[in-house]
Amino acid sequence: MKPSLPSGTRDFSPLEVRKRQYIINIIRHTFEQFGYEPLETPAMENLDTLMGKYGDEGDKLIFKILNNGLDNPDKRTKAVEAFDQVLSGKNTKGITERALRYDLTIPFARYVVMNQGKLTFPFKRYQIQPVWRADRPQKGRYREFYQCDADAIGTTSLLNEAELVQIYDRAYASMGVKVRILVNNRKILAGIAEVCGMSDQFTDFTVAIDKLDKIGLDGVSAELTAKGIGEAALQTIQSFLQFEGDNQSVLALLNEKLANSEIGQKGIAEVQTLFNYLNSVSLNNPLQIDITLARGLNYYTGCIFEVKTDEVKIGSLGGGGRYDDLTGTFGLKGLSGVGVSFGLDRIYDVLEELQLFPIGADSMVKALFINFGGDLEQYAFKTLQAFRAKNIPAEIYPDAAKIKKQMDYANNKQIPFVVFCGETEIASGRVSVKNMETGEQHDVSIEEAMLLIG
RNA sequence: GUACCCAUAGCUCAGCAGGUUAGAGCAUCAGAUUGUGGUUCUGAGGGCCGUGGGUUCGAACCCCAUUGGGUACCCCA
Repeated sequence: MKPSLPSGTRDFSPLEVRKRQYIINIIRHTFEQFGYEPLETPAMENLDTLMGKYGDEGDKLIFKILNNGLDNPDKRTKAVEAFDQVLSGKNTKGITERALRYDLTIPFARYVVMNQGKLTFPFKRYQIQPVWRADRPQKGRYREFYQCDADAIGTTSLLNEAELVQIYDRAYASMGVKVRILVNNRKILAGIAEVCGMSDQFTDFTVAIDKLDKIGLDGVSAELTAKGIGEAALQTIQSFLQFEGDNQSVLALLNEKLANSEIGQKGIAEVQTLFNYLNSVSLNNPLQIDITLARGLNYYTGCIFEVKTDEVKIGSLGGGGRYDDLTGTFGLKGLSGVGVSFGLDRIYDVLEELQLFPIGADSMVKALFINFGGDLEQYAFKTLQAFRAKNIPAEIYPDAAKIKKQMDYANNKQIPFVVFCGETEIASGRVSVKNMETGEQHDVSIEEAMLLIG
């Protein structure tokens, strides 16, 4: 059979894995610097845990796992009934009761509720694991991809928001990517919707204005009109969308226009507090208020974030925000959380395009011991142990193949040194070390060889 | 869920308006070089041209279906 991969999934070559680990290490390190602790949850969850948490669209994109034992003759009637239900669009435990993790936030909420007695709040965790979505794959979109999330739960303090902004700032600075960190607040959006008389269609409203940079002012206006917005309200929104100015003047404008919106005022105050906290720290990247920023997930209730770069044409490199009642659906009310996510795959693409990876195709292995077979093989194998004892990564070619083939192997793996232990070397108790880049070869003692290579 | 594009060697592709044994580069293997690589040269292996049907004297090429891949929209990271 011809081997193939399910669409939307990828293999990662040794070089790709090393590059991905480079990114992950920076993100992990940054999270840990701010007191976030690692958490891992299973690849699969009970379907109940996930359904209904991501909206109707999201539910459709959850990968469901078929139950085992459906072919059991005793359960045939039940299975057929259940399948009929599935065909009419209903999920039923008779066919599937487990699903692949769709994101890391809901499993995190589930974990918090299950372990509430053991956890110390505020609980700050980070999680770097793959998630799966039954989406149509396309550029920059996969069916299996990694999320790198950090969330703090059980604290309403805006200090968390401030630190999460710092986390973004430091992580991207460490990678050498210039970004803009965009901030908005769902309460401000609610306030705008309120003064425009669109509170009842809040979701439509946010979805439309979120597309500003994609479809332009006319496109947004058309979409809002289609949703039944009034002429006066449309003009109000347009005046917001067209406004340009620094953060403080945006806040001033909002303050004025949303003077009569209680919720809008709350949102403005939150953003103002966030900025006040960040006044005392220096950021590498600009933090900008963007009132068109809406974020798709409807569970956000406070500040929301998005990270963008202007250096590469690509979607957002991360996002996040505050959700007041994430654990409520699992029966634990009143826990507020806030978190951010890094888009590993897109970051990879950006670093690749900007050539910002400090690691190349060079091997981890420093030396290849040529295998001459027989007793000579034994001697090379023994000598090799001394290198590893000194923490010098080295390997011996496992077969007594032609020298050319062994050298080719070293070249292909970009191993910088080749060590010869042949008759003459054994006799003198020394080895020959060849630098594969310059071609120079030296007859040295084993100690000298290790100094040279390590 | 909707729309469009693509499918030929392990990989990237070529294949003139349907016409004899379907080609190239890279990769692989062997030799020039029996303990010294990256360059070069020579040679070899490798394809029912995604699958099934149709049109035709004749199909990699045209038509239909099917499967797989890609891209855009919806949505999203």
